Amino acid sequence: MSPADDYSVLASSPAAAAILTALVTSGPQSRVSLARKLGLSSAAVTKSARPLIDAGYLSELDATERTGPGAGRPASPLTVRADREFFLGVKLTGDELIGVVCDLTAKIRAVSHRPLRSSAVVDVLAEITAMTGELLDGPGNYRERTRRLGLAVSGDVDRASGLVRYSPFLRWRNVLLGKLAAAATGLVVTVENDVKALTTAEHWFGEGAGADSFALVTVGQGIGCGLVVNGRPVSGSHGVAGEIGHISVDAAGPQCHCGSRGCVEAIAGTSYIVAAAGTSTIDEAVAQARAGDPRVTAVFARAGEAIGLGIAAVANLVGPAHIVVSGEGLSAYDLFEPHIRSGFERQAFGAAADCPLSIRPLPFEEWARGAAAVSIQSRLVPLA
Amino acid sequence: MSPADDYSVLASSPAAAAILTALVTSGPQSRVSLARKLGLSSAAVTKSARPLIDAGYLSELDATERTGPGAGRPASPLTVRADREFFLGVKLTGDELIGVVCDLTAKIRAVSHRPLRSSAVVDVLAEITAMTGELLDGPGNYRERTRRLGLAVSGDVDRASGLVRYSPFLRWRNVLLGKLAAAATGLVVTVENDVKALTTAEHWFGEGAGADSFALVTVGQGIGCGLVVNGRPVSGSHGVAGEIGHISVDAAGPQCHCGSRGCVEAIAGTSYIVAAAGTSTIDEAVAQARAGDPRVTAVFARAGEAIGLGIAAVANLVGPAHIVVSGEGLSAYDLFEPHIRSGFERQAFGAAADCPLSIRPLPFEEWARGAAAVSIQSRLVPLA
DNA sequence: AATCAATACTTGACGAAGTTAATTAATACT
DNA sequence: AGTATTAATTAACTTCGTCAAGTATTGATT
Repeated sequence: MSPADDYSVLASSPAAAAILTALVTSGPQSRVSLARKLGLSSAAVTKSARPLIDAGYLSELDATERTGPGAGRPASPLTVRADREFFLGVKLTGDELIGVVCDLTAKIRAVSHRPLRSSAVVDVLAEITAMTGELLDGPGNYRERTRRLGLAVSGDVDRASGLVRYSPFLRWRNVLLGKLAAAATGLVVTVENDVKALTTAEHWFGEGAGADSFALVTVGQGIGCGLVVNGRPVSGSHGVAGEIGHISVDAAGPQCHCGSRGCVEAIAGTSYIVAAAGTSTIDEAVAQARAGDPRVTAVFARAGEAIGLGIAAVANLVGPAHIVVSGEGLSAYDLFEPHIRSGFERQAFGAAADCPLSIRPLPFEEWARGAAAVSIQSRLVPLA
Repeated sequence: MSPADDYSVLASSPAAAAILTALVTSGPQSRVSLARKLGLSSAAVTKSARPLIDAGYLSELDATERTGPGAGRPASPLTVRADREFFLGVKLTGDELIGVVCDLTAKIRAVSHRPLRSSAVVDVLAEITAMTGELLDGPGNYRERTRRLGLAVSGDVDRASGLVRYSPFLRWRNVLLGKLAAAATGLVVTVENDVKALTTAEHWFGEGAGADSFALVTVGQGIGCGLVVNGRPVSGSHGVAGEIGHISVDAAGPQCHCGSRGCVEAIAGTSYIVAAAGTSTIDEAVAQARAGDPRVTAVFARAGEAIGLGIAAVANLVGPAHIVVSGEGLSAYDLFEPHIRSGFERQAFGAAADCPLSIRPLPFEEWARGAAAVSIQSRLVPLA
């Protein structure tokens, strides 16, 4: 049976999608444990899993490790055949495309970078098309098992319609990127905000896997935050959510471009750090701080503290099960980390301080992987 | 058919519960509009509604107003028979019980107050039992149509088990209030944190009705916040959520009892206001401010600003569709209101400033109504 | 070795809860 | 009166699950 023949098995039943999702996010498991986790009977799992096995999405693992107390038939856990289907993910920045091929478990199989000379829509589309062609027809023979492409763009994006309402770095307004890219590449395209995409990736495949609630904080030019609450991403009724950068933490703090003062972003955003350090680039500021310049070190310390206070606000308000901090700004990880923790620990209220905080710089390809993760998700959960 | 005979009709199908819930929260509607709203076929609505009509929970309204563009059969909207079933709600404070009888639409039908001389568990249970007896057997003949009681308690409460883990004002620890009250009154009892209960009431029956996300901020001794995101209440993975009172808004602000400084609560909590005003009670501080004392007026202004900044943090992070501000502290409504708004408007980022903000003191009985609302909810949505 | 208990999985009959399509009902417009 | 239009109902069917019974594979006990 050719891979393309039974593309619809996943939608064949709600349970099928739920089973595949659980296996993708929580790893190999027996049918019985899936049944418990999903609130189904084991009979339902057996029935729904069969077409997935037939279609090559699942396979049975050898029952190597015993599960129960000793006796009983050993389980033969189901596992996802990661290479059954591949997904493309592309992150668009103002001057570069980063593209990846991921398998069903969001593992990166191939990477590609490509400079953007122009941010005109037609030029970007041409580069996207060239990049997808290069990735799909390069080594690995991905094309025949790849039907979907995820695009991650910073700014105001409507995932449902694939519309980029506004993207400052690309200087785009109201670009129907989803339809355009679908027409250009022949793939099923999902478009998502980059921070949300990264949040999805971490929530499904990273440290937040399986958690009911989760927060991802990105540090860079801006300070952003993706939120998952009650297992679902938070979008904000008026289109605004996760604006941790514009929480005020210091009434006497510096003026922020948003008009207020003391915002986290006005203390810890890259350009504000550069201004406070009195250097011309962030790399210079980092170098001076690493060289031990106490004035510049203090700038990073204050920035880290402010981020920590912002994170504490998230923890106090929504109480996520896990928080991950990352972003290109975290290349200066060592300068930030202790101060982020101290700010967080000081301000986190009661049990909110128990929330595990992972602070780590994610490689740049992770953003593209986030785009692929959204694409995988759209495949497994057609709605939502 | 006696009311007690078909208590199970609501659980007869998921659709039945959904229909009743939609009618309770969104008012009378035709079957067709219910079908659209719930994502069902109109046939399903017809089928599921019939047992509800037979059992007296629903009735058809006369088709007075035309719905469509002109032609077509007029709709006969379904409506809830509010007096089909009644619910008790009791709010427990350190020194008083406030009890109400509500109908299915959470309208208050009867009210009762009762001082608490002792906060010993047995004494409180005795007072609850006496109060429910008084309300049910008083005028209105509520007893035969009432089976449920909601209790609202401040502090750490586990709704599922009816356990009060810790309640500072009552000085309780690990009291199985749900089971005890059920045994004492013979009613089905739900126990919920008071802020969450009030949030539920506003989300289902108040200004947040039908909204996908919603926030309620309470101002008083503490500053609390109940959150609803994606249609579901936020509880916090580590048991902490909505702690708006411990967001830091002023790095140089006063010391808070939580150990940090500049928390909203350390600026706007009742006892901190009293301390800053240099009076011995909050009423005295209010009186001095109303008399025009500029120093005390400034204390209230600063408090209002701090609350506004905290609310802006909520709006920036989760983007609720609507925010309601209330609480016993708002008896000094006039002193707070403009400053809450100015703080909010200054700090709300972009479209977050569009979030409608209702600032109004809710009467004390609303807290008890919140408890009743939780009880109604538990009747309509057996799970969750 | 034979049996038993425990656990995992499979199978088929059944039932709950929805769907679609056709029908009936009630109105406005011509 | 006739027709278009919308609302509600009905009946046949589909889907997706459960349940109960049976099979499979192991460790422990006789």
